[in-house]
Amino acid sequence: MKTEKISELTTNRLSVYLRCLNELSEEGAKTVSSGKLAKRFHLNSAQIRKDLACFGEFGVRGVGYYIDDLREQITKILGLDKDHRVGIIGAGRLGMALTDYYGLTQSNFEVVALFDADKKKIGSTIGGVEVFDFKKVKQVIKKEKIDVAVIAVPAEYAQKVLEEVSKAGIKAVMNFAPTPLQASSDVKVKSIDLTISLESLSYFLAQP
Amino acid sequence: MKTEKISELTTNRLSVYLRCLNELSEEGAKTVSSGKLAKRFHLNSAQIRKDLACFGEFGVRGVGYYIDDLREQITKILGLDKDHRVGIIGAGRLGMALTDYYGLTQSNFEVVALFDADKKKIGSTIGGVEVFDFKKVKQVIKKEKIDVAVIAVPAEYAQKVLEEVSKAGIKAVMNFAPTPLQASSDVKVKSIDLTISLESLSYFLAQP
DNA sequence: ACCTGTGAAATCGTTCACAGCA
DNA sequence: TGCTGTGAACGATTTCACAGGT
Repeated sequence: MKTEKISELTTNRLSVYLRCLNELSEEGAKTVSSGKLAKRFHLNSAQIRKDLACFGEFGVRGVGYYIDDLREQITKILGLDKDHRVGIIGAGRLGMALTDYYGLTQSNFEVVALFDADKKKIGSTIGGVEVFDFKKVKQVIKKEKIDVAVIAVPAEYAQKVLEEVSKAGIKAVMNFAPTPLQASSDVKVKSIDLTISLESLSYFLAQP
Repeated sequence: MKTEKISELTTNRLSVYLRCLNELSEEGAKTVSSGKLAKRFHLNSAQIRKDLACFGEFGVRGVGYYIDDLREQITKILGLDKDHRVGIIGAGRLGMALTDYYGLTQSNFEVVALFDADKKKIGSTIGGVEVFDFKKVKQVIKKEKIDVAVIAVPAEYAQKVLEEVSKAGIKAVMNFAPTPLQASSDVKVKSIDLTISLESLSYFLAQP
């Protein structure tokens, strides 16, 4: 068991392992070895063992891992045994699509509020979720106990939005605006930049 | 000038540099040093120089880089001097949102077709883009000269979709389905996995 | 025989520090 | 003096390889 800082690469992979285990569990398997997991899901077995070893000794030598037990452990490690309440800032197409996306997915993330500055949108509901005035973001976050914010506004407003939700006590933010954001160190920002991804594909296509 | 393989991290940063240069250019600046760029956009100056050095010697000692010249160079390197035609598979909320997103963004990526298996959707248009029967994906890709595919279908269909578009000659794929995909080595797949990102935020929130 | 957990080695990426040019 | 381009140092991550447990 490592006590060092856990890399984000490791936590990302934990998500992947959990998915793999869910699949195996549905097939009725009881145990699995890191080698089998690696082969089937195209991972590296040493890496699986190392990642898991950061959090404890979950395996049994000669046997492997008990699937349901390991699922439970990873669920706890990732904090997926607790529900999260999500607020999406920006009720444009992307915000709406994300609202629906998480509405459909059965997960422990629930979208409970949308925010926008556009008077025409405020008060309407999308997939059962109300659109609030962004000016009221702080009070709604408190009232609805929102703990995850999703930024789906144009790039030029993103930093301002981040500052407002931070002031309201949000510690976890997912950013879709194509711009880097400055956050204080106790706020975690994950950025998903579609432009960078597309341009990276373009680079690949441009190679001779 | 390096002749080694270029890391994806480098090409991703090239996108970022290009954005920064566009911003500076709009402000009327003519030249910029790696140090200035680094300070202003919170990057590392040595890394900027190293990244650029992979592709040539674009700078002038004692001066820095000529902004418009460097913009042109990076544009060429990333293949952004050529237009790309995008087909989105899956005309659900996400596919629709992405269609609009790229429709609004003025870029060299144009969404020219949507695909779905749902008879009710086939034939309709979203933001001026027609929804085609997925069975016709190969012929539409050829006819419309589509070179980038976006997978926005449920996870269980994603691998099948990838195989079909690969057969149609697509070499660049952006995948939004929360599942890893197997592609032949001449096809570039970029996956954006919202579930992994959210679960990683959940891990952060779960830390004491 | 099989499999975990883990040091050691290899690989990959970032940052430093400076020679050399304008 | 100011700045680039780059070898060298450093740090992070992945993979190997094997001791040790079942």
